[in-house]
Amino acid sequence: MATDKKSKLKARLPRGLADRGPGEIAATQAMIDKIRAVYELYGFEPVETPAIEYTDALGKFLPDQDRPNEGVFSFQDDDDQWLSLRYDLTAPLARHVAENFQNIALPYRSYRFGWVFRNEKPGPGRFRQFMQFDADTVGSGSAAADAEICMMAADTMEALGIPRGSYVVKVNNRKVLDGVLEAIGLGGDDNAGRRLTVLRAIDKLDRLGDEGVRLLLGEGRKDESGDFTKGAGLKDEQVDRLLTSYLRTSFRSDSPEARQSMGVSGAHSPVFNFPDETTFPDDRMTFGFWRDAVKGSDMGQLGVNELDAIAALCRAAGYGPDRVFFDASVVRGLEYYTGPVFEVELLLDTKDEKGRPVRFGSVGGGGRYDGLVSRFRGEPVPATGFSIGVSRLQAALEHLKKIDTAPKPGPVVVTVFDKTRLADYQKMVATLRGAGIRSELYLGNPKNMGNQLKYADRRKSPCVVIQGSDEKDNPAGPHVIVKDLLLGAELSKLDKDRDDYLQRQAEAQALVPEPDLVAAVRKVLDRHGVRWG
RNA sequence: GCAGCUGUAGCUCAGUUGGUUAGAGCGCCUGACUGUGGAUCAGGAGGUCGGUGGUUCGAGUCCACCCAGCUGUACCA
Repeated sequence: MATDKKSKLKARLPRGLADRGPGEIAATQAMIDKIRAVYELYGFEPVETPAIEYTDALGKFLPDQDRPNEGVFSFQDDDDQWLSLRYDLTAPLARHVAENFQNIALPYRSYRFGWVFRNEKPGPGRFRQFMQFDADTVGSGSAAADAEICMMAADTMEALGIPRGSYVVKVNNRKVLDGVLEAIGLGGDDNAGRRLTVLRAIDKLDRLGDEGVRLLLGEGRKDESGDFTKGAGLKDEQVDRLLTSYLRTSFRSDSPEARQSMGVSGAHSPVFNFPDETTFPDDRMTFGFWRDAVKGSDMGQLGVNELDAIAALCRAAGYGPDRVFFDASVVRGLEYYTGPVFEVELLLDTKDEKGRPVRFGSVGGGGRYDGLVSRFRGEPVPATGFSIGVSRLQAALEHLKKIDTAPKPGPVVVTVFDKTRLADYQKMVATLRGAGIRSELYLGNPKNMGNQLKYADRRKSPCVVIQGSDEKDNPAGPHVIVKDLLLGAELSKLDKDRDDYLQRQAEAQALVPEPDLVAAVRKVLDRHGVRWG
């Protein structure tokens, strides 16, 4: 091993990956518990699959020669078969269901959480390893399955402490989008590429606004760095139809300028919602617009009918448009969704340290994927599901200070006053642990008391135990000092000179007979309400 | 991938039109107050100025290329 300075190894974390400390781990655990409780309530049961699958089971990417790790992390087994780290939890579930089809009672409701991996550029709240919490209903094509997913998503957000109105579950239907494109003359195989471009442009509505989308649908758009993105090249008339007859129904959490650009005040518009309004669009009105927009496309009509059914079920169950909102601009992944698609967005305004607005994007999404299990079975197996991006949501909640990541109190530290009496101190630790009190023996160099207290302080220990010869040889029998570090910190704040300071420190500690050790420590813990869990 | 910006001590940053031995704050380590966190005081360690080449008598500073990071954008199951 190289030990000279020149050749020492640089400790570094690959980008897009993160180490996590006790605060974050605890916060994640708390979120998982809350999400799980909601999913269980809806009748879902857990099932877990491994982080590695055969690459072909994951869906599209078969690694090609030049870029075997584009998007997914892939590698070859010793028999040359390609394996990949999973990039979501849905495809592995489809594999699991297909492989165990005989033993699973359909419709099958299941949930799971775990790390997934994507080999792409990281950003704020965006990692190359992140956690998803996923729920799926396999084997039901009913709109009720989709409606339940939407309602469950809403319930989950509220269980996580996000108040109603600060999130929205946005719903659209891939069939409607296809129908709209067909209606403006973009049907047929020869328009497939252009349809993709258009859908991608629509997906950016909430980020770029009407004008940005208009440019992307037409000639193209230049971003702030001067980079140019080629547009879909639609005719003005087609762009107008898309924007005014269809996209105007989309959810708007953006600026007043957006209202003006639409030529609508929005004050009590049936198809608009703005943050300062309490009125929401009427579903019949929205779907009326959409039926118009898909005129001539059977697929489109079918799509609107499906959404209508979902709406009816949600509204009947008391979930209004403030929770489940039908939004023309939701697109989601282009690969495998076949019908309704869902997306959960946080509506809270957030600013970074420099006061610039921060956009976390969607914190969850999903949809109907009727083709995913069928790939393995050759028979139709409808399925619908939803994933929460736990890592991104946690990043957002931390940023919003909705999650407490403050470190928990550390253990009680039993200090080593006399090196030759380690066994005695270890016994005190055992006694405390026997009483269920989190505690440890000081394991560093016990050359002086100052270092040990400094250590305990940094550990956020509520108190330390000290026993020197004065205490041990007390005429009334062996005693110990239990020193309250939290109280000591309080008392010493205002003092300046050392004698005064030491005087104050003495007030924060109690001399008690050794048999009363546990009781004295408990007293300190109770004083500060310390509970480690 | 494309574009813009940024790389100086563990961290946050200074560093003047290119000019001796590259600085500050915080942090860290040692010591004093001799059985107690903080404060104070006295010392100390720590940098091939992201890398490589070039221009120059002379480069942290100018040029080229490379690498890394940030931001935007593209892609995103």
